[in-house]
Amino acid sequence: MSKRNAILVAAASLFSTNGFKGTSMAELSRLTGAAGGTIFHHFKNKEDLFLNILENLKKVILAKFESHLETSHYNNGLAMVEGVVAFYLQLSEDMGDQFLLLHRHYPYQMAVTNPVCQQHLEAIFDCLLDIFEKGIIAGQKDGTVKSMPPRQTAMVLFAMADGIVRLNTYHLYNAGSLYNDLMTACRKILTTGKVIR
Amino acid sequence: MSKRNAILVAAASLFSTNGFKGTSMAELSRLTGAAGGTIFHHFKNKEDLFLNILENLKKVILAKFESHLETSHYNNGLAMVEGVVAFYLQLSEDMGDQFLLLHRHYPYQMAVTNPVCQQHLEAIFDCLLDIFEKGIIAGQKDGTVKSMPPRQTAMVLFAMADGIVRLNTYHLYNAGSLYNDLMTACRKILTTGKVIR
DNA sequence: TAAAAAACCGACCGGTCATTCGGTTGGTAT
DNA sequence: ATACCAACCGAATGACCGGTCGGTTTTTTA
Repeated sequence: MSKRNAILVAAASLFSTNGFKGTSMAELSRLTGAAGGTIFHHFKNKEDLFLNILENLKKVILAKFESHLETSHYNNGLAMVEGVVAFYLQLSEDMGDQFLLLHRHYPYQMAVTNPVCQQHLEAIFDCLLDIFEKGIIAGQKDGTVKSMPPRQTAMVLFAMADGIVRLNTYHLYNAGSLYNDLMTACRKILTTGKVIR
Repeated sequence: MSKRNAILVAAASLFSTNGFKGTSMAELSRLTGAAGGTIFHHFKNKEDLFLNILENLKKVILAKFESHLETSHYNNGLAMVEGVVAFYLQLSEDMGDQFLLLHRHYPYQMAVTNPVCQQHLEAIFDCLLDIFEKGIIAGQKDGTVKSMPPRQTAMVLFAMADGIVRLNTYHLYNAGSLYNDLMTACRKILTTGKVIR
């Protein structure tokens, strides 16, 4: 593996577990065997390094969901939404380290002043919400999802799923045991209400 | 206001907006007019200062919910849960700064090694979940909430409400406009399912 | 194979960090 | 008046931080 890649991998882990300020270039240097100067040869500064990592993460997440949609074939819209929620939970477990980056506060703080950061984060959230919304709209067409504002409902579902993932991250409760309850809640939200006319 | 109090107030704001590592004692000294040594006279180190702030926050949140329950009288369990969710949203808006502290990652990281920190966080979450659960159980007794595991449902509802608050904090979407959708989802979750026998 | 470019090194820099410490102040009990 | 103590001060300290730079090695190009 090239030094540049080693730096990216190690830095992603450090940023996730220790935060931006909590990650020192010296530690990164130690961990990768790359000299201090080498890091700054590949990335112009710490923030630039972070943005590269965030961009990679964005690409990975988008690709994961794209391939998931390609390989999964749902019978109806409701099944699709439920499948995507389940996939989100599974992914957040498989990529625990990397998801932690998105559950920290500093990326969103950086996004306030850094438009590139803002773009990456928006791309990730838009992708997720679009998929949720797509399933809801499909469900409303085939009659498996009742009438409700698709985008807003997508946000509520996402907030719920992501909230469960966070409960897990905090180590305060075991969210894994909440899987069934989450899916039940999902279904109740989608299948209750007025029929689409 | 005593110097000690001034330090606590200013530090709470700094920790919330800049994080633990992002807050410097020098800046805190400048902001409060207290000399560097004075801060360390009142608090044995930075972490101790943070724990004092977290303890205060715990007391405030617990008191807010206690007084809310005392002054509000709900007709049934469902109304109680909905009222508490609404109150949580309102509170997170009114105390935006202080809630931000709980939405950062470092308190939960500190909790891993610091049992005092762990206790404060658990007390806050337990308090919130207990209230949700209490409403659900009451609703199941009076027939306004269907049959479902109370504790798990409380967690799902909390995850949903807190997820919406976070969406707002991230400035990516306006969660205020999701208020109605959240309350609708809440009601759907609680009022769908089997009747209690 | 020679020249150009890219990767890499590690000592070094100025600045900031949390924390310490010896000393001053102002109030309070004896 | 004296002794005491907690609140307060600010200069000093050593560790650490992100980032720079001149030079060496490795790879690519022609």
